[in-house]
Amino acid sequence: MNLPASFYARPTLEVAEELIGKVLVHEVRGRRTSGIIVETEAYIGESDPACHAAPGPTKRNAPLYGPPGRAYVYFNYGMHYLVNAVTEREGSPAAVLIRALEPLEGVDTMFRRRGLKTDAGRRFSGAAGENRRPASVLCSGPGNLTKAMAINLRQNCADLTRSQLTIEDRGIRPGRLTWSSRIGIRVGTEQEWRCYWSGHPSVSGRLR
DNA sequence: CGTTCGATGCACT
DNA sequence: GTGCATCGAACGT
Repeated sequence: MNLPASFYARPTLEVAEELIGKVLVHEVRGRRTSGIIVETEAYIGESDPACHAAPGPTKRNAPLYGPPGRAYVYFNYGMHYLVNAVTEREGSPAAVLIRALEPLEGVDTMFRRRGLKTDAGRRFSGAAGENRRPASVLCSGPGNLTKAMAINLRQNCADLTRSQLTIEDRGIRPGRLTWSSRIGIRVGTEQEWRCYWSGHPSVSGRLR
């Protein structure tokens, strides 16, 4: 069942923690892909220098100032889309970046969209250059998961409680959680606002 | 193992 | 013109 808007209308760190174990679902042309959220990051307010709201309201960051429970999608580094869930309340710009998923449904579709070959049920053993990967890393990293799930600017501002892009509670109980500093930013690194499922193979980066 | 660096487009100053 | 909430190949050790 879909998470209600009230789930998102809370302090962002709470939402970042409780999104671990929930399921991100995207349905496009009747094709469904989904994955268990295993890694998130919180971006909180204009006083957070790493948050896109730091410069104040702009055309790009407008969704952050809108109601909670919507998607904030943006294009980064000329080639990646990143997806967030807007939190808190209208006029209070904050969001949770979804950084990694454990693939659940539509794994074949994810392989195709990533341009990778399936490992045919085997463990990762492909030679370099063969583009073989284990399914567990299909959605490791914020740019990888949007590519695997075909999330782009058309999903910006989508209502996560009732649209093609939703987050569901399927009663999955995550393992131990760890907080660390956020990845890939140059300012605001002192805050430990990255939350991940410890030891999960789909978590991005080196430290799992 | 580790680190560096190029690809690539757009919002913002 | 500058700088990204990235990724992965190509190096160095």
